[in-house]
Amino acid sequence: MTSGSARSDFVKSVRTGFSVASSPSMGFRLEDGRRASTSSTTTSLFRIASPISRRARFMCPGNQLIFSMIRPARRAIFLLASAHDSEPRPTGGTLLIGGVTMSSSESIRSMLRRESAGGEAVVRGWLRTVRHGKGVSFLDVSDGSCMDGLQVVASPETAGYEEVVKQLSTGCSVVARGELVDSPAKGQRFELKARDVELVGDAGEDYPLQKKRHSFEFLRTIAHLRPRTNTIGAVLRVRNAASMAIHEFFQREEFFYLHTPIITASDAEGAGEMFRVTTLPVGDPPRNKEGQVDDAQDFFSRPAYLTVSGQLEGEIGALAMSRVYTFGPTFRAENSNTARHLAEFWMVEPEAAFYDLDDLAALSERFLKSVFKDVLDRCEDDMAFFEKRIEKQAIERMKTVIERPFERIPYHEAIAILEKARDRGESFEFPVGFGLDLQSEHERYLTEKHTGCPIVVTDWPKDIKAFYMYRNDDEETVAAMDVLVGGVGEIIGGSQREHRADVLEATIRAQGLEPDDYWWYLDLRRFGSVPHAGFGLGFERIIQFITGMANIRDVIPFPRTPGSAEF
RNA sequence: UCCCCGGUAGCUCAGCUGGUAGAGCAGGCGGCUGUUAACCGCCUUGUCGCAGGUUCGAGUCCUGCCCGGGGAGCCA
Repeated sequence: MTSGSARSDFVKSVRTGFSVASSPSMGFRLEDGRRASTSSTTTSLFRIASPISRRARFMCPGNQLIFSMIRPARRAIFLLASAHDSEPRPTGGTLLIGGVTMSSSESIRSMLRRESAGGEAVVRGWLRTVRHGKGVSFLDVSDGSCMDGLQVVASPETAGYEEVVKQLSTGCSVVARGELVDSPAKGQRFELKARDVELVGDAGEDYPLQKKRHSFEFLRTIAHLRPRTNTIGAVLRVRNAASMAIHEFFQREEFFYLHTPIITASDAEGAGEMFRVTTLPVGDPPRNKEGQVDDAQDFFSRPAYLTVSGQLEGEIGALAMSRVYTFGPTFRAENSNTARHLAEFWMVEPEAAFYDLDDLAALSERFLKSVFKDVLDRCEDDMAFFEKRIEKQAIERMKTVIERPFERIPYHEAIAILEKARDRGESFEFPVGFGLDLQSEHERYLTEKHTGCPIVVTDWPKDIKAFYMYRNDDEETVAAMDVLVGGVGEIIGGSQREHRADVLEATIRAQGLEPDDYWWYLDLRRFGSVPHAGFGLGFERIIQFITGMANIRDVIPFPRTPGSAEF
């Protein structure tokens, strides 16, 4: 076993994305005892997919040093270096350790978080802008890992300066190697003093993205390139962070991630128009004696659709696993053309057994606070960008949700508050009264002017809510809740579910639905039924709230809307 | 689906009550510069969304269609 401080320091400096090449062949052993070897004829590259952690170990069979790390449930990840050279040395753009050449694919995010300048760095990415001067060129390179790019400074001493650097333009992909140094100018902490710059992929003068502001409408027409912009890049990083925050929240609360179906045979979910899924020939489908399309010959022997909600299946999960959540794509074939609707979007739907409406309201409060806090913590730069360029209130209104306790108000009280406000002269465009749904203006009045904190409106009139919601004793309301927040209004909708078979069946009939279509849903109420509750939220709506992006098409990488499914 | 608004250079837009097209940016050339949406000078670029119509003449007026945006409904 080789140890020594030089080597330890080296290991510490290895970050996410490092890769290592060995040449010629080397045999080695992984930490778990398996044998592996590099090719004897070609240089082998091993990419490190996560930072070397405390789990990293050294082993030294023969004169080869192996840093290995096993990630749980993933393939082994390892670094090689030979043992006879204790100090990594920079040579011509690569780190050489013994007979092993090493090149970094450290992300810019990671580079900018180094404690101090100095040391080799390799940046791989796409040029945002290029500024040529006499005897010096500045390349703004972005690799998407964070808001900031890395400024690469090239000069006549840089290999490839005349042939490569001078020809670079916005959009080119490059690899630049050199030393990470403190920047003498304002605008960035570090910069890369380039020893050599390599053009990987050229971008012509017709590259659509320019170093100026583009309209979001235009960017939607080039959705294959828009992730390279500041705004969409930040959106995608926030989406990623929010996704992880959601999973982490539910895992912490002991909810199981349940995979509900994308294709459903039930057309009776009642949450909107559905997309038909069929393998029948569109132009000439088989027909029955009556001349109707013969669904019995279709793939599923019956009509099938894309799901509009995982809730009903979520209830199946909750009534076995106690607590589950879904987080997956959802489809609505509504012809709605607004900044808040997509034909394909992602929905989060927790469902919990032995939960009543109070439990659910408390869960939604913990949920929003946790997700927003995580995103604020992990996407500081991105959020600063949104606050500065997109929506001044972006951070502030998230903090309001995080810091203020949610207030619970029954629907009838909310109506009374609104009526009183109206009588005092508050002007509402839409009418207020018991039995009427709350419009966006009403929701915003309650949360912004009345309390200034998030509000959970509970116990809604049964006639404006869905059949599966728990009928309250007053026979007039159901145990439904809407969570309202400043800026956008409703952000979460949920309910305690009707778990009494007779009440549920009566409601299904009363709403003109066919109980046979819900046979398994009703069965759940016949076999070990328990009170349970759940809510749903549109993931993109949450991202809109977080980022302040006005149009939902700009918070999803590939928006699907009526008449639009390019990319 | 309904109601409004829009579609002019690669991008962002201007073009008054009809007289046959302009700016900034991008691109090219030159200059200057440790620059950072760099700057300065010169230069290039258009089936004015598509199809009809009115008119001596249409980017401009009328009709239809297509596309985009905003609002409404529906909802997440």
